[in-house]
Formats: sequence, structure tokens, C-alpha cells
Amino acid sequence: MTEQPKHQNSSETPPHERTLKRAISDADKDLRRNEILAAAKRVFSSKGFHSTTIADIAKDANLSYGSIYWYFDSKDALFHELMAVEEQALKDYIYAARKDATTRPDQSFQAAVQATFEFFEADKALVKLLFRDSYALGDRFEAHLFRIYEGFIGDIEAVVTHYQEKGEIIDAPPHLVAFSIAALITEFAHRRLETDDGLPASVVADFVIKLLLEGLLPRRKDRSGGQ
Amino acid sequence: MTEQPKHQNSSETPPHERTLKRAISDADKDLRRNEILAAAKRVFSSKGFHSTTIADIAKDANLSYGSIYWYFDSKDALFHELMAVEEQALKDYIYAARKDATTRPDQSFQAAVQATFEFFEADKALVKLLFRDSYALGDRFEAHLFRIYEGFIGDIEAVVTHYQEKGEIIDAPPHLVAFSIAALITEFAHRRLETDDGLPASVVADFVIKLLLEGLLPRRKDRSGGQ
Amino acid sequence: MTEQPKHQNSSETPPHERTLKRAISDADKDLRRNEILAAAKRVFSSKGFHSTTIADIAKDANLSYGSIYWYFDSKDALFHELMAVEEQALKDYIYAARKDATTRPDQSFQAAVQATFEFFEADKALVKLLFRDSYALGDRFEAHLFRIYEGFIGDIEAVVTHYQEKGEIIDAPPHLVAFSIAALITEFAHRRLETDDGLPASVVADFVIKLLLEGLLPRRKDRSGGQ
Amino acid sequence: MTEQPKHQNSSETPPHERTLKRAISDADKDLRRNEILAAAKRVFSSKGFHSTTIADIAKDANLSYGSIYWYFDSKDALFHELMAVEEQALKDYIYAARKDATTRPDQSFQAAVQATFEFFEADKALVKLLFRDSYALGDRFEAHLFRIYEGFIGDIEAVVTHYQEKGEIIDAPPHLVAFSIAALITEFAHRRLETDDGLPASVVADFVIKLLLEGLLPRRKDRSGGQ
DNA sequence: AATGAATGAGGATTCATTCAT
DNA sequence: AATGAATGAATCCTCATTCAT
Repeated sequence: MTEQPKHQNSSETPPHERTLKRAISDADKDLRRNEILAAAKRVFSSKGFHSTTIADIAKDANLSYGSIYWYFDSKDALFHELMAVEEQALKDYIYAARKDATTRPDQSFQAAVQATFEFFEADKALVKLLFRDSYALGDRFEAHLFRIYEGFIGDIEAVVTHYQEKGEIIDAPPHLVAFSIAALITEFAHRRLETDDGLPASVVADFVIKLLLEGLLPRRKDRSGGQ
Repeated sequence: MTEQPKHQNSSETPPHERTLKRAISDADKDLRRNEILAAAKRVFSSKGFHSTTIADIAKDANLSYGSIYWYFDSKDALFHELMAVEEQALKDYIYAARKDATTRPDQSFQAAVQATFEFFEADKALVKLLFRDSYALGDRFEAHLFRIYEGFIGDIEAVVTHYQEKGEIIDAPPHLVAFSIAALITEFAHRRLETDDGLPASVVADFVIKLLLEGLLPRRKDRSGGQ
Repeated sequence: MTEQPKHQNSSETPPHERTLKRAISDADKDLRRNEILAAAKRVFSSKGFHSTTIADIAKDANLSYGSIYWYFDSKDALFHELMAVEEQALKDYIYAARKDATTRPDQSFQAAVQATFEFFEADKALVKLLFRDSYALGDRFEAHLFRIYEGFIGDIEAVVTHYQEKGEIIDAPPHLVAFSIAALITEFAHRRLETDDGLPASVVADFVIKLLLEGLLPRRKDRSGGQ
Repeated sequence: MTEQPKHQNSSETPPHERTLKRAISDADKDLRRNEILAAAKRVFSSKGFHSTTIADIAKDANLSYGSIYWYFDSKDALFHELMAVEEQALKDYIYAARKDATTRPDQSFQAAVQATFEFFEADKALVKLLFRDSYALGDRFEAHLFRIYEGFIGDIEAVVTHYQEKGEIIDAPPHLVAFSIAALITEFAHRRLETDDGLPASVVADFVIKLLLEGLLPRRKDRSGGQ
């Protein structure tokens, strides 16, 4: 994934060999970095940032804790990088969703919401990390988190706008719409991570989608018993 | 608060006076406790639990850090008590809302939601504290938080059920409806605490209520039930 | 007990009245001091110096803890004074014992030991305070303790010497004899304070006296079954 | 301690080598633990538990205070472990003494006492730690101390009983006899740790043994059993 | 004199980070 | 690269002592 040498190498290996070696080494390094990030995601999302020690992460990654510092500069740096990785996962998902929305004429707003719900349901740890714990971390991560959040909402907003232009949904302020969708979906995912509400994901998904689409007021056709 | 002279007889204080003295002292003490709790609320909600030191709170309350321990047993105890105070504020609000809903025939579901929105808008720090930071605090506060949360959702649920019985809103699972309302309202309040979205509260409130009531799908001609 | 004025009085009371008043006041003060010292003795000997707080003592003396400082300069000063009081009790006892020994021809060494045993048995807290805890207090009390200890052993030594001169006991180094007596008697008192050995004091007293007087080797007369 | 090369293969270390490595590391760790325990013994017995800070011990052991926690969980744990180590030293000594007493027909009670005196004379800090300071430590160490103490007295008691059965010493309650021996020997050792009485150890030993064996009353003509 | 609130020095403990091997 | 021992900054908490009332 990364063939470009990063720093000058001060050893005595000939340049071409060195490049090859470094490439391999870098790949190895990336592999380990990813293992550590995966471990960090598990531990951070289960115990929270402050209760997680470097030793906890190292143990989960089957490394000695001193080694973490070979791959990351600090605990903060590790967390920032983890945030970035999760942000990328979000972006990748949203990119695909957006592409689907704009290129497949049959793709409905409802389908997009459904898919988004499933995405978060499948990775609740991401929700915990980005949408819950990061908020409690104070100044050091505020700016980063803010950027991620804005990007995330902005991406959803674009999809919302698309469906508004298609006339599929009403003309409400797209930013607020996007935020509402994000709020409902992530809050449900988080709640279902913290406490088991005993409901199958599909039921909750159906509920959320229906709520978003139709609201709580009885619609005319099913209003026979209403006020 | 009372005009009786305090220092008169240097021997045994008569019981009633002692009681009075104690009452005054207790009132003073409660006053200070509340000042500290207010300071704690400010600092905790701005920096998060872990980044807040006892010294931070003391400074905000214009006390030395040692004095905090005259009023509270520990940092944890202080936070628990703060949670309890905030919980009580929530309960008081919900109690009034419920009473309004059930005793005033003209009170609509919409009005109830509007009032709730305004309640959180007016005390965003409460949201930060109870609905954001507490989640990141781990085991030590888990049970307490869970209890508060369940109580809160349960109270909303009761109001929801009331309006469902009146036929004002559809027959969706009340627990999910309650959770959705809470999610939307608290997330908006929290977001508006963190970042200024530049919108007047009334616009956001209108949006949230409309979303909850009517959803995003364009209604055809059944606008009779809308606002 | 103390009629002499101690400090200049800066108030406006006429001299002769003042003296009277002060005398009464001083007597009161001494009374309170003694109450506090008694409380301190109870608490210190039950919890040890470090685990005892000024508040503990105040509570035991039915005073607010701030008031302790009206009577004593510091916790250390209070403890020093308590040591002095206990030392005086020791001295008073030993003075009487010495007088008995030297003035009453019928008074035996054995009776003196018996009385000493009973003295400590009756005030085990004194033992705990002076012969156990004070040792663990380190530099701050070392000199004081040392002085008390030397005085105590010296006083016993004098009595020992008296009985040696009378030929009642053997001519062993009196300092070592005195120390041995003190060691046995105080250790037994302390042990019986800490753990109940289930034996009546008289049995233990008889044993200690017999050990001191006759030792463990079988005496000729009762040596019939011996080696 | 071993000559095998340590760092050879960078992939999976063969099991036996790993074990070896671990063994070496563990030995090192034990070494350090022992150094710290030795430092703790010095400092605790010189300043007492409460006046000793972790930093004091660390400094004595040429470590930073944080490092202490690499080897011990807490100050209490360190002290408990130190008590256990000292207890073991006591037990080892007593075990040997008991073996001597029961297997060597020529071994006399007097020799056993003499050896015990020398044991404590050689390690007065042990006395200070176990027989003085621990008593002042309160509840947290009470049970541990009690167990050690009872074991110690019990072990002496067994030796005493042995000599009683041999008829070498009189038939006094063995528990009291054991306690008396312990009291005299430890008190002398402790006193000679605190203050230099200017006497050679052998003189004091002779005195203690003679006192224990023959008591203070002049013997008439039955010196056959004496030294 | 008495009270009890306020203060802050002191010390145990945690844990991110460094570094020798 | 990996290890894990060593370091020390940071922070909670206790409690002797001071002081306003």
C-alpha cells in the first residue's frame, strides 16, 4: 500500500535493495500497525479511552507494551489514528452509498437509510468510539472529532439533497435532516451496544425508517380510529 | 433567615436553639454543596470527568481543593451526586410534563415535545453530563447511569402511551418512540452545545417536531393534522 | 493545682479579681486538659498514634476538634504531654514501691514484683502507649521516650539494689535485672491487652514471679523426678 | 548464571530457550525484589512504617519511587511480604533449633536459649520489625502479625515441652515459658538496637540464661545443675 | 472558649513514555 | 524490532493546623 520510502535510510544497504527491503518492511509494519489499531478499537470501545492503558492494548495485540511505541508516537497519536481509520471506514461507506444513490435509478431513499442502519448495526464499536467516547475526551481531540463529524454529516447531507432533488423527500433543511438521520441511527446502535433491548435489528430498522419517512401522526388512509 | 441572637449563654445551649443553630449551619452547608455542584457541573461538562481535577472544581467554586472533601467524600461521590441532582431536574420536568399531558385536554403531543425540546435547549450541560460523558465513565457509574436512563425513557414512554391512547399518534412500540424522541432532542441539544449551527432554537425545534410528527415523505393532501 | 497566673492578661479586669478569675479559669482549663489527655490515652492506645486523628480524640472528649488546639499546641505536643503524664504515673507508682521497700522491713522483693505486675495489669493502656507504640514513632519522640525509659529502669534498679543489699536476691547486674523485670511484666501486660490468653491475672502473676525468683531449673528439693 | 546466547532467532523462540530466558529474567526480578526488601527492612526498622515513604525505600534501593510498584503492589503489600520473609527466617532458625534439640542428645536447653539469643542479637532489625513496629500498625496487619506471633511462640513451646519431658526444666505452663523466653530475648535485642548498653553480647546472654534457669533467689547448695 | 469551615503540605499510586539490552 | 524495567509527572485524598465567627 505504501511503496514510497519515507525517511532517509542511514544504513549501508545499496539503494535498490534498500527500497525493496523497505517496501517489505513497511508492509510488515503496516500489518502490525493495523493489528494494533484493531486491538485498540476493541479495548478503547470496551473500556473507554482513559481506562484503557497502553498495556491493555499491547496485551490484546499480543505485543509487549513497549513495542507500541515503535508503531505509534503516543497514546494520543494512536487514538487520533484510530479515529482517522474509523473516519475512513465511514467515508468509504458513504462514498458507496452516494454512488448507489446517484447512479442506480432504482435506489430509493429508504434503501439508503436501511443500508446505513445496517452499517452501524454491524460496527457498533465505531459508533461508541466516534460518537460517544470521543466527545468525553475534551480539548485534545475536539478539533479532530469536529472535522470528522462535519464531514460525516456533510456526506449524508449530499445524499439527502439528492433525494430531495428527485422529489422523494420533502424540502426540509438538508443539514438538519442529515443530522437527524445520523442521530437516530447512531443512538440506536449505541443503545443496542450498551444494553440489549431484546429486539431483532430488523424490527428496529423498520421502526426507524418508518419514523423517518412517515412520522408519528396517523396518515389519512389509516386514520379511521383517530381523532 | 432568622433574627434570634445566637451567642448568649455560654453554658448549655437550650435544645431548641441548638436545633436552630444546626438548621442554619445545615442550610449554609447545603448552599455550599450546591455551589460546588454547580461548579462541578460547569467543569465536568466542559472538560469531561477524567480531565477535570478536584482542583479545577475547587477553583471554579472559589475554594481550596481540600475543602471539596469537607462536602463530598470523593470525586466519584461528587459526580454521582451531580448525576442524581441532574436526574432530579429531569424527573421534575417530566413530572410536570406528564401532569400537563394527562390533565389538560387541550395539551397536544406536539406541545409536549416542544416543551421538552426547550427544556434541554435551556440546559445543554445536563445533556452533556448525563447523555454523553456518563457513558464514557465505565463500570463505576454504569449502574447509576443505566437507572437514570431507563427512568427517563420510561417517563417519556408513559406520555407517549397517553397520546397513543388518545389516538393522537400512531401505535408504534412506545419504548422505541420514547427513545427516538429522547435521541433526537438530546442529540440536537448536545450538538448545539458543542458547535453553533447558527440556527435559532425555534427553527430547530420546529424542524424536529415536524420530523417526528410527519416524517420526510411528502404528504399529499392530508395536511389537516399538521400544524 | 495551679494558682499562679501564667501570662499577662490584657483585658480590663482589676488585678485581684482577675487573679481569682484566672485561678478558676485555669482550674477549668486543667480539668479540660485532663479530659482531653484521658481521651487521647484511650484513642491512641486503641488505634495507635498515626491512625488517630485529632477529630477522633475530640469526639472521644466530647469537644469539637478545633478546640483541642486551645489546650494543646499540636498533635505531637499532645502526645508528648500524654507521655509525660504516663511517666508521672509510673514514677508515682515506683516512688511508693520504693518507699514501701525501704521503710517496711517486712516488704519482700516478691511482694514488690507482685505489686508491679498488678500495676501494669490494671493499666495496660499505659504499656501500649509507652512501651509499644512510642517505639514506632521514630525520631520525633525518640529522645523523650529514651529519657522516660531510662528513668523507669533506673527506678526499678534502685529497688533491685535495695533487695540485693538485703541479700534477698542475687548479686546480678542490677540494670539487667531491672530491665528483665520490666520486660517480662510489660510484655505480659501488652500481650494480655492484645490477645486474651484466657488465664486469670493471678496465675500469670504467680508464674512470672516464680520464674523470676526460681528460674526454670528444678530446685534440689523438688528434683526427685528430674535428671 | 548461564552462557547460552540470548538473542539469536528473531522469529519464534523455541520453547526451551523461552523458558530459559524467563528463568533468567525471573531470577533478576527476584534479585531486585530482594534488594528492595532489604532496603525496606533497613528503612522500616529505622524510621517505622508510617514515617517511611515509598520514596525513602526507593532511594535506599537506588531506584525511583515508581519502580517499587513494578515489584510490589503497594506499600502494605511490601510490608506484608517483608513480614513474611522475616517470618521465614524465624521459622528456618526455629526449625534448625528444634532439630538440634530433638536429635542431638547432648544438646541442652541452655544451649538452645543461647543460640536463640544469638540469632536475635545478629538480626535486631528483625525484632524491631516483627516484635515492635508491627504492633503499632493496626488492623490492616493484625491478622498477619498474630499468625506469625502465635507460630513463633508455638515453635518455642515445642522445644520447651521437649526439655520438660526430658526433665531438664520444670513443669511450668509451656506457653507461658515460651512467651517469657521470647519476651526476654526479643526485648533485650530490641533494647540493644535502640540504645547501646555498653555490654558485650556474651555477658547479656549469660545473664539472661542464668536468670531463666536459676532465677533471682540465691541458691543454697544445689549448684550442681547450674553452669 | 468553642466551633467547624478552610487551607495546603504530604504521600500513595497510576501509567504514559523512555531506554538499555 | 522487541522487550520490559525504570522514570517521574500528575492527581486523589488525608488530616494537622489555622482562623473567622
